[in-house]
Amino acid sequence: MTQLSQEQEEDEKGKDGQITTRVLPGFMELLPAEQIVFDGIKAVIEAVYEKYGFVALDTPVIERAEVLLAKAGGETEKQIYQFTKGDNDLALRFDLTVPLARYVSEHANDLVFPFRRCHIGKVYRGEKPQKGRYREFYQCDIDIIGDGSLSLMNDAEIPSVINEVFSKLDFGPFVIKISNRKLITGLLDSLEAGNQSVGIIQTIDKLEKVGENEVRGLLVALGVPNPAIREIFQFIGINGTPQEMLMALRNLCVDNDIFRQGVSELDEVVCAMQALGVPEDRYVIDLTIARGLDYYTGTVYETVLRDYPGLGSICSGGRYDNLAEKYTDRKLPGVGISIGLTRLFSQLKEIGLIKTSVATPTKVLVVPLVEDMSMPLEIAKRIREAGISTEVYFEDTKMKNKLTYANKKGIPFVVLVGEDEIKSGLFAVKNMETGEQVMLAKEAIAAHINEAMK
RNA sequence: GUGCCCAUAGUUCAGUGGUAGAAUGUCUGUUUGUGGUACAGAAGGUCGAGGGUUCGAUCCCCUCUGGGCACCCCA
Repeated sequence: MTQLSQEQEEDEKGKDGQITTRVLPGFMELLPAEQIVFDGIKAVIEAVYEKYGFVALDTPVIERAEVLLAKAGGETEKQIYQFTKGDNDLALRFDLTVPLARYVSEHANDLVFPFRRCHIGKVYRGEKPQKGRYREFYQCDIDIIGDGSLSLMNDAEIPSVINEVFSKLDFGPFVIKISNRKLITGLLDSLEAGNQSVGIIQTIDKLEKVGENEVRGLLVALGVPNPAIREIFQFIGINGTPQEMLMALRNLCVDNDIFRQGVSELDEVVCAMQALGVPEDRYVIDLTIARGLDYYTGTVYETVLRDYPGLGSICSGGRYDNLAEKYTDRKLPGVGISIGLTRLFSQLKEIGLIKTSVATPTKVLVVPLVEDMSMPLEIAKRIREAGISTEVYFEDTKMKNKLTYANKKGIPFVVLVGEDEIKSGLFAVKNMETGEQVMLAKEAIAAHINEAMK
């Protein structure tokens, strides 16, 4: 796609020779009213992250291609946007975790461990766009990175953060699914199916989507022997409260150290979650979540909205043993999650859970009805000095259009500045919602509006 | 990469082998310093591009382009 042919170039242009203005597929852009809601959600997420002590960092969108490709393979590698500029092989970041690995490796000597940071930023994937899949999208990540080791308590704190984020966002009831990857790894080891574990885990991950029979068939196709399949289904069939499930896992008598370690880790994490006050109806142990990504090694999380299970996981993550093995000899274990904000927003919008109201931060529109702008400007300055977002409608048009402007953008107050007002020193302050209008001296306007907005 | 759908006004969509309509949005008026409601009116389309069949194609056929969806994988 380096050169457009003459024909294609003409196709790109409209009938007036103008360049087509359609946004690229897979890229989301919003109208003002939507953007305000989007930014509000982003702000809630970031505020909760910071409340747990995560510092908000940013890294470049572009990295050296070798950095981003170091860990990638297969699908991931194909989806990385890559390009050259001069002699440099560059790429757009595919997620926020790989740049984190580079960042931590580079600055390891200057960081304080355990290192916790949050990162809300855009990432890029060159794949075919479809429902809920974007080429450019926001991820909202938190990660805690330890130097050499990292307490399991961090694994318990993550669900507490998730709980608080989605409680505050108020998209309805949700449930955090939690498991530990050592369970399935250990089980498969004990069944001597360890060499196929990646395929088996990915298959189990599909359980909810395709159903039990299909999964059984896929496992058979993978060449898993029947007794092993029976054990696997016995394992993932365990259900109940976290306590019941932990009991059942112990009773499974899987003779494998990794498995036993998984059970005790999960136990410890669940206990700590209780101490952190994560409500019992907000989380559940789900042995079928395994997270396809193979770099998770311990605790794993997925979060779903109870009323909209079809959206899939809206927040996923887990524990990984070594973040940056490709970049440093230091062992850096970590735990983290990511919220796919762009997907979440677009899907919530589709099911009508996103309610837009205003299309501007403006609270007051100063409407001059005279030619001399000095009084309108002075009034706007006074209101702004009180910290209230204010604009002045400068265009020479009819009164009706000026009020319509305020109306359409959802500006709640209008101050009319006409000859009568200037003469009397009392200005009409109109509440656009109620239609009420009061006459006030210019010094009193800001205080009145602040009072009315409470 | 594989498969399936779709393409008509700014938007969402009807529709017919004789070159098009609704809703909504936009603008104007009823209302020359008072918006939201109502009523009236206007603007807005080479019916995605190219070719074929036909007296005639927006409609039927082919190709291309663009878009959507599913698989794969993932947020």
